[in-house]
Amino acid sequence: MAVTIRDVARQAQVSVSTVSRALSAPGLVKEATRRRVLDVVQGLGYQPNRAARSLITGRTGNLGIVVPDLENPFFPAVLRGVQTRAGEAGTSVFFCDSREDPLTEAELVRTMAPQVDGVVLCASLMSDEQIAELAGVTPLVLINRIVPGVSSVLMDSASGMDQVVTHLESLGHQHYVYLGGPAAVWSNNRRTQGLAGRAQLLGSFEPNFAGGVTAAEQALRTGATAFIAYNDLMALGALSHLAAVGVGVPQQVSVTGFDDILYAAMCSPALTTVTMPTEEGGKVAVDLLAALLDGGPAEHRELPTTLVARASTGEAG
Amino acid sequence: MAVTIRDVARQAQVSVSTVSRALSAPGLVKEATRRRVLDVVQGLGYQPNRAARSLITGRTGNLGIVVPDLENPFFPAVLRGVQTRAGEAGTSVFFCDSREDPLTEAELVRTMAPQVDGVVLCASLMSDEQIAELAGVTPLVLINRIVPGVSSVLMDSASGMDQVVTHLESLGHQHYVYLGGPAAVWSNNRRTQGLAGRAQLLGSFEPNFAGGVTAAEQALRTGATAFIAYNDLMALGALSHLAAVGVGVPQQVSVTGFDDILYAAMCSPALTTVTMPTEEGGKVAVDLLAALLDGGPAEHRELPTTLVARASTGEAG
DNA sequence: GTGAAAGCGCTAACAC
DNA sequence: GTGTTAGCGCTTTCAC
Repeated sequence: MAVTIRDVARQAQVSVSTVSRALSAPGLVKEATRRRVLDVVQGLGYQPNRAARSLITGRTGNLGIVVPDLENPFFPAVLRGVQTRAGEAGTSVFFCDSREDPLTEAELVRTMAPQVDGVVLCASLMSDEQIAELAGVTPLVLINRIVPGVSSVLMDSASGMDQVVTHLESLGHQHYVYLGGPAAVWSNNRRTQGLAGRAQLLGSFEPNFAGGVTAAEQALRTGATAFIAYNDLMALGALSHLAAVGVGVPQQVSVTGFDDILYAAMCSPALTTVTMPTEEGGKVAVDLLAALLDGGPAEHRELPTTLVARASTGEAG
Repeated sequence: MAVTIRDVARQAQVSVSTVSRALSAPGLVKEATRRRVLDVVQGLGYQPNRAARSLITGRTGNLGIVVPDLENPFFPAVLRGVQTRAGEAGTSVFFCDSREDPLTEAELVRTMAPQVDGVVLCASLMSDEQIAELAGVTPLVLINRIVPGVSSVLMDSASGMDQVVTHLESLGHQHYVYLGGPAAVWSNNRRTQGLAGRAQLLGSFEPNFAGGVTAAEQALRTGATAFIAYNDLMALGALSHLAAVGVGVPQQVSVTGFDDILYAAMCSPALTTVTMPTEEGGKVAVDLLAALLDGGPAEHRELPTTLVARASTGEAG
């Protein structure tokens, strides 16, 4: 087996507790002793056994994150933030993809719980009650979801949606249609609120490319001059359908997305959309989790979103 | 604290060792006893403490995976496969994104090593020597990379590239240019081999959208009628540049990608590309890792790839 | 087939 | 400031 704390203690001529303290409570040992211990640690390449440490402290040094769909680039972006911040703290990250299924989500959180100190739950599809219950099983932080009594970080999509509509208004549009995501999705309701009744609602479609195609098909029949999609994936689907049926974007119809995923800038016409503070959101979530683990109360943070006007929107025809 | 093995033992009227055996070596206890124990386990909701178990067995029940870029949809697709197969075995997955940096990659593997039973390394950018050395630190399985003595699963991109060229030939093209990925990338060399000298080489570009834009700019000067990109992200960049400068695809220039990421089918014109067995690759990697942990030798598997002809290729102009 | 007991490597009282 | 010691929850000899 590898080198243990006892090996270090022997070679540094101190007791095991001193080694332990030198490593995890540096203030409690004399500077000179600490130095000597650390030298030996370095020399031997000693790495504390995490299992042994966990067994006593009850902490694992791990954290979990559950996302609905890894293939929606929005979530990898959030993951980056989580990984970055967690890495700084020496924490490892378990990830899971729930495939947009609330039951799977709950199961994954429960499975992870014993081997992590807490879980970050991204755009959860569960009910408030289910989430509240899980928050009792393990420390929990939500991203883009609010449940009373549970820590959360919200990217302000209501404001983002407001910016979208204002942008379209400034271009002279008067008749918009909202290509809605699944009715049961919390973010969808939030975005609908941001519309404040200023758009005709169409819904509920799958929040992906195929859903966007279907939605655009229906939206064309409304005679609206602007399509506001629930997210970028749907907007891309809409763009594809409009191209297929020969409707000019933005000459005949303007299209907007939401999230500003990598591909929003890559498609043609480039998509007007709302930038989400994804990486920042991931980092803040980790911070909130840390605060929770330190015994703090549940907290809520809100992060701003920004409209990015690109080529898919233009003057009303 | 939670319910321990002792609680189960007491209530089932057996010793802790019997409980332990009933759970991890069912063959060693009488059927009746085993039943009784399992009933109590169920009733109490007992879950063995993984830290305690690890401390003795030396196994963590975890596995790690390192990918170069989570935002390239190719990798989330592989992750899905890994997660699926690992989940079936009750194994949790740590993920890490190396941001296309070989040093980070090595560091991540070393960091993970103590808390996982093995690591899956995706499209590694490290040298053969570095990889071989890491394989000594922890059980290792490579995806899309071959290093002697190290287990690996390869998606056969040489054959894929061959299919691409054959397809272009059948459309009457005679002058192709290859928009190459980074020269140091193993997969890039592999794909170049698949070209077998039948295309003019241009390189080395960043394997992303921006790289594709730059590459297309240069490729236009060659007068070639078909652009073969290292991967889909580059192909999308090329498509974007061609649209920007008013070059018709596929009327004037045909474009092909590689990987068949989600967006390959979504862009317009839809991209002709090569489908990679991503999810399957992830699953096989987990299997190889399991075999390794069971004391088996390093193994190598090869998975087939298939050309998907879409709208971005057509008859030579 | 089952039980008793010895640790796995570490931290946290508790003494000094 | 530092050392001694008692476990954390589990698996695994070794007896019976």
